[in-house]
Amino acid sequence: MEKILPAIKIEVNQFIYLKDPGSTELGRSIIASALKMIDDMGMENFTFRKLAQELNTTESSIYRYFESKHKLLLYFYNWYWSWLELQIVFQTNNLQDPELILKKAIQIIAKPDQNEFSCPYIPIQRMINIVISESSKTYLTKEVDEENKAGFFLAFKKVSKRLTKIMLEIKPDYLYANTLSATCLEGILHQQYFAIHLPSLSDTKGDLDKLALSFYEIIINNLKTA
Amino acid sequence: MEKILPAIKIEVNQFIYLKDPGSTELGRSIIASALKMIDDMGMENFTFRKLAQELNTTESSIYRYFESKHKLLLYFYNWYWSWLELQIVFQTNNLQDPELILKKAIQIIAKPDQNEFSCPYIPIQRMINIVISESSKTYLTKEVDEENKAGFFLAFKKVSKRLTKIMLEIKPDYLYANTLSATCLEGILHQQYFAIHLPSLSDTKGDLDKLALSFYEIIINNLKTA
DNA sequence: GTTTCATGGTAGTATTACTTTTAAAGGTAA
DNA sequence: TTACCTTTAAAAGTAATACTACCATGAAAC
Repeated sequence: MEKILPAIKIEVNQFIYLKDPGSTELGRSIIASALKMIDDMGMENFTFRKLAQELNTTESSIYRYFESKHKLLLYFYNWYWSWLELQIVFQTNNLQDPELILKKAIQIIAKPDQNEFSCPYIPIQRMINIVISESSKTYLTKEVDEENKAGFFLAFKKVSKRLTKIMLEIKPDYLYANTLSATCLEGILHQQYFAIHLPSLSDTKGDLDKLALSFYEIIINNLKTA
Repeated sequence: MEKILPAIKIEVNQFIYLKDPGSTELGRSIIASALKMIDDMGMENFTFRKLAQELNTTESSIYRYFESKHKLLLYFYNWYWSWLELQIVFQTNNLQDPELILKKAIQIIAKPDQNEFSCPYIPIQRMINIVISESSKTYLTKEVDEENKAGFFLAFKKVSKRLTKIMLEIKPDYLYANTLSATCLEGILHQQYFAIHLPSLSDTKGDLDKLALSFYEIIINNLKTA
C-alpha cells in the first residue's frame, strides 16, 4: 500500500481553545513561542504576560485564543497525542503480525519521527519535552472530571485504547490490558524524565531504542505467559 | 523473629522544613489541617493564607515551619515513602522466598496498613490521597536537579531500590529492574487515580487487592521469562 | 461602503506567595 | 528585680499572577 500524505492538520478538541491558533499569524506565533518558553522555564514560571512581551503583543490578545495557560497545556497535550496516533496508524498500517505492530507502536511512542506530519510553526522537540515534563499536570487537578467529560483527554485515551487492542490481539484473555497500556505509555514518558533528572530510577540512560525495547519486553513478556 | 514496635517517629529530611512541625502543637496542627485542605481542594487552590485562617493563626507563623507550599508537599511525599518503607521492612522481614517478599511488598504499596506506625495527628487516608494525586508535582519542576541533590527524593528512591533488589534476587540478570520498579511504583499510584477519574485507563476499578495482583503479575511475568 | 474581524491598548480586580517590621511573651542570669 | 535574649505572633507591605472588561483601529470581505 502506498503511503499517502495529504495536507494533514492535527485537529484539537474545539472546546480547548477560544479561537483556533492555527488560523492566524499571531495564533501560530503564540504556539511557537509558548512551546519554547514553557520548555525553557517550565509551566509554573511561564505566564501570558511574559509570552506577550516576547511576542510584542498584549495579554488580552493571547487571552483571545486561550482562556488560561492550563488550556494551552491541554492544547499541546492533545496535539501531541493526536500527532502520535497518526504516526502509529500510518506506520503500522501495512503490518499484519500483532507482535510486530506492538513493537512498532512502542518504538514510535518512545521515539516518534519528528519530520512526519510536522507542522511548520511547531518545534517538535519542544513539544516532546513539554509532554514529558508537564503533561501529568493536565489531569492531576480538581477539574479533571469536568474536563474528562468535555473530552479533553480523548487523544491520549485513543492511543491507549489502540495499544490495548493490539495487546488483546496477541492475548485475547489478558485481564490487565488497559492498566498495562496506560502504565507503559506514562512510563515511557516518565523514564525519559528520570533518565535525565533522577537517573537511579532508570536503566536506559537516554537511549530511546533501548527504552522502547525495555517496554516492548515488559509488555510482550506479560502477553506470552500462561 | 519477634516484631518490635518502638515509639517510631518518621524522620523527614531536615532541609525540607525550617522547623520540625512535629515538635510543637502549631506544627502538628499545620500538618493535620494542611493534609485535609490539600486533599479537599487540591494543591493549586490551597494557600498558606487559607490554612492560617483555618487554624486561627497567621501566614508568617506557618512560614516559620515551611518556606513554601512546595516544601510542605515534599514533606508529605517523604513522610509517606518513609512510612511505607518501614511497613515493607517490618512485614517482609520474616519471609525468605523472594517471590513472596515481592508479593507482600506490592500489596503494601497498593494497600498499606493504615494503623501501622501511624501518627496521631496525621490522617493517613488524606496522606494517601495526596500522594496519589499530587506527588508527581514534587519532581516535575525546574528545581528538580537541585532538590534531588539536596536529597529530597531519597525516600522514594529507597523504596524503589528495595523493590529493584527483590527483583534481582528473583532474576539476577534482569536488565530493566530500575525501570520496572519505578514504573510500577508510579503506576500503582496512577492507576488508583485513573480508576476514579479516567476509568477507561484502568481495569481494577478501585479494588486494591486486584490492583496489587495485576502489578505483581506484571513484574513476576517479566522475571520468570527467559 | 459598511460590516466583520484581528489585534492593540489601557485599566482594573482579586488573589498569591511571600517579606519585613514591629511588638509581645517567656525564660534565664546577675 | 532588672536587664537581656530568644521565641512567637501580628500587622502591613510588595511584587507578581491570572484574569476581565472595555474601547479603539486598521484591513479585508461582502
